[in-house]
Amino acid sequence: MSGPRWLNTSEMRAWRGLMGMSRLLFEQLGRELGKEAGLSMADYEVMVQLSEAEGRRLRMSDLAAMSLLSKSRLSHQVARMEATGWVRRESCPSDRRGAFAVLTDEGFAVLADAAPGHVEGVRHHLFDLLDPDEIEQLGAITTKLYQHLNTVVERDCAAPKRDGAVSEAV
Amino acid sequence: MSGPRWLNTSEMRAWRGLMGMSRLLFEQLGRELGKEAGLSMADYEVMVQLSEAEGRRLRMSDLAAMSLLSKSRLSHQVARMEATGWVRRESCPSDRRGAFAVLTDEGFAVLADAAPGHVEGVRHHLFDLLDPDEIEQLGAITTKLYQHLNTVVERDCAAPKRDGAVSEAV
DNA sequence: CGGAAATGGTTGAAGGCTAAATTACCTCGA
DNA sequence: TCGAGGTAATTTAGCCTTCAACCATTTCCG
Repeated sequence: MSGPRWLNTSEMRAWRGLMGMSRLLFEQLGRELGKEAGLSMADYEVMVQLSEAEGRRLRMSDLAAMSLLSKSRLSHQVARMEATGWVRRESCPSDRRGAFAVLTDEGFAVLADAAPGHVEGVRHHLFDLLDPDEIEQLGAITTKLYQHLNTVVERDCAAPKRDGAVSEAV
Repeated sequence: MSGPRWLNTSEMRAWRGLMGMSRLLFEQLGRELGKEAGLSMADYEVMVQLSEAEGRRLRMSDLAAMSLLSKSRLSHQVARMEATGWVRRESCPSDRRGAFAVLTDEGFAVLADAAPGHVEGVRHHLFDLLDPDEIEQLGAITTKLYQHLNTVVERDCAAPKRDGAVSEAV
């Protein structure tokens, strides 16, 4: 039994930095978005995905995957957004289990209004502080890690099912 | 009025990468911690801070600052941990408003049990995928951003008070 | 065909998080 | 010494998230 391989100084700096930085960054951006446009990061993310999609509509599953939300969470999220009028549900003709989430004109307008300020925030708290090299490095590192994690999460959350029932034994 | 400065390709890659990566990373580590040791990332973080402190105890405010939790959230958090027996509260003799959170022996044992697996997870999902240069870069970038954000958050959350009442006008 | 299993999506309950209000105490200055 | 204002921490209420159970439909396959 070899003891656990603890983090060295360089690793510890990266770990603490990453943890603190991402926590504060997303909290801060969320706060600003809430104050300036009255929406949450989840609202924003969902609307962005819809706005970029063909016909401003996506199947719930696809939208969930793109926004990195669980199906359940997306369902609640869309329910709230439907209540405020930013999104509408439509049933899918080809698969009667399915549902589309559609961005309404009102939703699009809200997004268009919020976007410039949000991008400014991202610049102000992130890119304005980094030089082009650092942005490249950050992109390379995070993309690589992201891809790895995607496969891990898929494996981990598909066997024990992210939602849905568990099939007992073989 | 110049239009908003949208993100260029490099920036967009870094932004999407950072967002996706950090979401998945912390979710995954949290899931593993929950499965393997029965505790949340917040539990873990709080216990680490306490375990490293003089006498395994910290004032609630200091603990909140170190763990990047709001006072309110920490109060709830510690209440739960007290109920499970991992932490105990002690009142502060020198300032009777104050309270210490103290890591119990049981809490320390739970942490000691959880730590090796958690560190393995951090290695497996993060450092094993990066070479030393990249770890250096990540550390440099995140530390710089973290420091900036700390000042921003302090400013933003101290004027409109993170808790407490607002003093009207001058 | 017909039934088992898988898929798409929703629901409800339980618990966590946030913001605002509250309690209790300390500090400073007139 | 008194009171105004600040600080430490908790509490309450409302919203959000998660987990597990559920319904409806489709697909797979003997």
